[in-house]
Amino acid sequence: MGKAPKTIPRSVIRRLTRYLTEMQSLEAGGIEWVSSADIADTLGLTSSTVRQDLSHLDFSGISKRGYSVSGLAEVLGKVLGVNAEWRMVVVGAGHLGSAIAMHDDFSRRGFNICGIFDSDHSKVGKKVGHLTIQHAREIPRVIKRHKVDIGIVAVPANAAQGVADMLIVSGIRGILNLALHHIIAPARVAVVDTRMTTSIMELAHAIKTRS
Amino acid sequence: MGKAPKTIPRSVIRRLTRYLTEMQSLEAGGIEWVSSADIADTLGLTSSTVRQDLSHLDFSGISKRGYSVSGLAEVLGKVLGVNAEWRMVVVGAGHLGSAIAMHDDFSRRGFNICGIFDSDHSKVGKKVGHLTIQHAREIPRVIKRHKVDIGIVAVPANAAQGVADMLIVSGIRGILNLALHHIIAPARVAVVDTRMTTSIMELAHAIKTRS
DNA sequence: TAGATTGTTAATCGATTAACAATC
DNA sequence: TAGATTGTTAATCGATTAACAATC
Repeated sequence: MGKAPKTIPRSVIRRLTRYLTEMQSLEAGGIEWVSSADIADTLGLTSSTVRQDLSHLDFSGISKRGYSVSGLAEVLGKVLGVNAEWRMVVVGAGHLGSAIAMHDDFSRRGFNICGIFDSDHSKVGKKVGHLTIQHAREIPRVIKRHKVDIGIVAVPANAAQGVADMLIVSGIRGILNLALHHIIAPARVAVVDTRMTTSIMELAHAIKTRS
Repeated sequence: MGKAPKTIPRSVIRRLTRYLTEMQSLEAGGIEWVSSADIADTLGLTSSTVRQDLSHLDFSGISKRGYSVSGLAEVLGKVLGVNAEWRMVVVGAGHLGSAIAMHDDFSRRGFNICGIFDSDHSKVGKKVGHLTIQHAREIPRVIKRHKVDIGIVAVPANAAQGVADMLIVSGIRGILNLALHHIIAPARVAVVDTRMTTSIMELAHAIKTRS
């Protein structure tokens, strides 16, 4: 029957992604069992947090042995949706956008990039890995045609919302926002931000405070 | 005299970085005053959160007018340490590391990249922008000589801790970790993580759950 | 068996939101 | 002045940690 599929808090989901990559690396190393204390140590958490987090899953550990690495990897993959294949496009073919399009960490995990766009005509037609840069006006056509799930926004701050709107009207389901600007989207579209520039500022503050 | 310099929670610091970039963009647009409600709307927060956050600063708004954009920008910059000049190096000259080294968002804000390293001999000597890729074994020398503050780790997961250790023994003060692996560092070294791959997984989950 | 480790409940801690008097 | 907006206190909400009985 399985456990009631209650919604899992976002704070927990974020750690689940880390548990998954950890399980995959343990699996590659031939480790079969892992305890909550092991996971906590490697990831800088407490064992209590780990057990609390894993209790959201329809999966049980075994007293005295811990959790099956492969079992946990599978359940985590299923919950996170990482077992599926996802289609993504990158908008913005600058340094960062191009690097992402070539980043093989993604495709290796089922996140396939099937298009890269820029509004700069001089870039259109150039190659980024095996992809050809297309003009931003092609976004709606490509998204609909290839049923693209995720759009990665890697454009200057002032262009971010415009690009997002284009993605949204074309039927995108999720946006990874790398731009230095908040994106407003309807509830049916998921948005996740990652900004290196704000992280660097956070780091600057931490350093300043520490010494 | 100013307000007692109590330590500001990390959750607040993270939003302060966003307020700062917002202030800079308003300033560029010639806007002089902004209310907590304005800020909240643009950034997807509540005005209550914004006021609560700003109350940590030694800076006051004015009833009926709001906050001075330039005043707030200055105070935020000072608190975050963004008014200073910072020296950074990038470790890992793959697609991502190279893109970061060329990313002008950083240098424009006083975060100056003064070196890029790789352990692959075939990459050493090649140019990335105006920088020349150096061998990873040069890290300690460069960090000490140029008093580098921040190291950006953009290497494969299994190399991350090794690179971090090198940075740490060389006297680095902060690490931005882009690798898919937790970094363990002594308390005097600040570590901030940003991982696109885990963000993408979080997004996959959000999409799956939403529909 | 004895002891290690889970799963879960309860306690603590921290962060966000609501509310409103003060004030410009 | 009247009304908009701050600054702050108190209430709520959520996340983390502690503790321990259950169990393999």
